[in-house]
Parts: sequence; C-alpha cells; structure tokens
Amino acid sequence: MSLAIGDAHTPLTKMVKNALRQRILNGEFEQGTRLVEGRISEEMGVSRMPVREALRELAAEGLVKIIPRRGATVSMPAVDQKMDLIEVRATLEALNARLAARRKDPDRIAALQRVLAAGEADIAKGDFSEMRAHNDAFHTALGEVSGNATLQDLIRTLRDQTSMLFKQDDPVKVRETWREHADILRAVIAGDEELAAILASRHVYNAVEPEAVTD
Amino acid sequence: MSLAIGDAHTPLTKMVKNALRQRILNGEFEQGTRLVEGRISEEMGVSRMPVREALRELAAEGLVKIIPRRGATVSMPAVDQKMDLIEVRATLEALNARLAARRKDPDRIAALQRVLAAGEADIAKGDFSEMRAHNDAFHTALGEVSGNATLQDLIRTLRDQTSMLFKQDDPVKVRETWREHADILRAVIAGDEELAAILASRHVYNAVEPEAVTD
DNA sequence: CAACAGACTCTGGTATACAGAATTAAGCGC
DNA sequence: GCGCTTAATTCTGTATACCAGAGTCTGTTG
Repeated sequence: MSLAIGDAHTPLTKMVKNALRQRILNGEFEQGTRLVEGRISEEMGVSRMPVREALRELAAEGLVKIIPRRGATVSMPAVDQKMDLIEVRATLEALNARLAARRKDPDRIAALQRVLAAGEADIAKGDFSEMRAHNDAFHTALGEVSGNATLQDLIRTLRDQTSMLFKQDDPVKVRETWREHADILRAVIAGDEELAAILASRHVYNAVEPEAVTD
Repeated sequence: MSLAIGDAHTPLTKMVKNALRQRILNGEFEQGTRLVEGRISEEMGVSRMPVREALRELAAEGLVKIIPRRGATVSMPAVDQKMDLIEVRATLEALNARLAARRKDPDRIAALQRVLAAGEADIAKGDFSEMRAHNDAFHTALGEVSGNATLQDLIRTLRDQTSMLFKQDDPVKVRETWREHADILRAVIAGDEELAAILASRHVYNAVEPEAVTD
C-alpha cells in the first residue's frame, strides 16, 4: 500500500490525522462509528501512538468525540449544535472580512483575486469537480488578507466541523456562492468594513443546506 | 512525589495537563521555556506518554508551541498576536452576551446573579484573593446563559490564552470590572442584545493591561 | 575566531505488556 | 423463550524499553 499514507517525512501523526479527517469528511465513517485505536493502527500499518495522538487532535477539532475509557467515535455535531456552530462561524467570518477590509494588503488581495478568478473560470467551464478546493482556497486567501492567524485557525476548525452542513454540488447554489465571494471581495477592496462583515456573515447562513440543520 | 499529581482516578493525562497549565498561567515557567518530555515525566512520576499527550493538548489550546523534532516550549503569544487574540475574544464575548440576552433563561440568570453578588460581596469586604475565580465563574455562568456550548469552549480557550494580558490585582480595576459585569447582566436581563454585545466587547478591551500588549 | 567533528540530548516512533473498565457472549434458572 | 449473572473478550490508559535520526552543544583545530 504505497499511497496508504505515503511514507514521507512529515510527522506520522499528521498523516494519520489527515487520513482520518479525510475519511470522516467524506462520509466514509458515519456518525457514531467507533474508531478503535488498534484497528486503525493496524490498518494503516503504524503503531498505536500516532493514532492516539491523531484522534486526540481530531477531538480537539470536534470531528471526533473521546469518552474516557471508551474510546473515540465519529461525532458529527448534534442537531442543536449545528446552529450554534454556524452562528459562531458566521460571527468569525464576519470579523475576518472586517479585518480584511481594514488592512486590505494589496499583494494578498491580488492573490485573492486570482483565486476568485480561478473559481469563476471553472464555473464558466461548467467544471464543478474542484469547487470544494476552490472554495477552501478562497476562504483561506481571505483569511490571509485579514492577517489574524488566531482567527484563521479557529475558522478552519469550524469550517471542518460544519462542512457537512453545506451543499457543494448544486450548480445554482455554487454560482450564488461565487457571486457572494465576489461581493465580499469588492467590499474588502473598497475598505467597507461594515459591508464586508455583513456579507461574510450572510454568506455563511446562505450556504447552509436547510435540511442539514433541520433534521 | 505523593502530592506530585495525586493518584486519583481521573485520567493521568488530564492531571498532567492541568498541572502544567496551572504552572504556565502562574508564570512559573516563563515564555520560551523548553518543556522536555522526559524531564517532566520524571518530575511528575509518570511515563512520557501522558506528558506527550498533555503537551499536545496544551498546544491545541495555544499555551504551548510544539515544533516538530524540537519539542514543546511555553508560548506566550507574540506581541502582534496579542491584539489578534483580544480582537477575537472580544468578538466572541460579544456574541455570547448577545445570545444570552436573546435566551435569558431565568434559572441561569439567577445563577449568574448569585455569582455577581458573590464577587461584589468580596470586593465590599476588601477580599481580593478569590477575584480570579469569581471572574472565571462570572464568565462561565454568562456562557451558560447563552447556551452555546461550542462558543463556550472557544471562549474558555481564548481566556486561558489571554489571561496573562489582564491585570487582576489592581483594586480600582477590579471594581471597574465588576461594575461592567453588572452592566452586562442588566442588559442581558433587559433582553437588549445590542447593548449586551457592545458592553461585553468593551469589557474585554477595557480589562486589557495596556503595557501587556505594547511590549 | 570561524568552521567542523564528535558527543550528547531529545523527539518521534516501534514493540510489548498489563491492569482494569466496557462490552459481548454464554449460561442458566425459571 | 426471557431476563439476569457470569465468564470471556476487547479496548483503553499507562508503563518500559529501545532506537534512528534531528538538533544542540562543546571543544578543537587550522
């Protein structure tokens, strides 16, 4: 299994963690599935330790729940927590956009524009395969403009935790999403903090798939 | 070594973590001090593993920085990160207060009022020894009123990371702090979301010790 | 006194073991 | 059959011991 984890030079723990995160976000493990250390370590061909650590870290990110003496399970957020998460995320994305509008570093904004263009180009081409990546890239780039690393970390974590609440495959929605991205970017460039903040906040709420938070 | 950690039944890792957190927040370890796994484990009479895990968790909380292959060091936030942290924290405390004002659960508010009274009583008595605990209690209680668990977690973490930026021992400042607490509570009870949010946000900025973020 | 070799210190991992909590399977009495 | 015990099995939390290789420190030497 060469591509199993890929034996590079990055810490093993990180690789295990990423592999697990991937699998969880892909829905390969359902909500509540037990993640047994021994099983995973064997499956990935590593010892238990890196797995333990990876699980702890994922727990810190909220993708996994660890109950003492009972181990880890996949933890999609409970219904009543979903809105909580979204509320927090929207607030932080708003702060992020506000800060970006305040600093509006030209270089970073240029980079952001390139990301926006890339996303729009794919949409024009009708190629939706990379949308998730483009989307992540946009939000990451926006985070760089704001320049608040703490905030970026938090948002990334929240993004992972909420990613399953958003629909990514509906072309109509995707187009809407990117229109909103463009609006946010415009507000940022204009230095309009208030507008940027409001747009970013709404952007989160708009992208939520209603059924996801209802049932 | 008997009272080193105290061999209870709670996971060892948690105890190690708490002990370390305590020592860091108390300033017993200065910024940049290396936290060598072997040394700590020996000192606390446990094996390296719980120490490793504790360090990772503290790293997730931001109290410690881990550089691959170089280990953990105490990481007070860098100057330019301090304002970042405070900005984020202020934003989240504002959201928290806003949600509290929205829900204003009577029982939780009653509890909050008791905490406020306890703090004020100690101030009246001139007893400042428990102020930090009272302060934590107030913010925790406020978090319960808002009822957003995710938010509470985040705020607690941020509180730990920023705690050293606040002065707790100046009687004048303490009195001010509690006046602000009372104001926030009043806004929450009145259901005035906007006011509660603004007051909570300012409360954070007001409590910052100017020198702490300057140098 | 700068650059380099060597000795030493730690981290990230591996393997193995084991007590005791949880979970599951097996019995057993009714 | 069905519910309750009990025994067997599975896992977690920790501990030991060990190792390769990255980093760090030190002393030397040109």
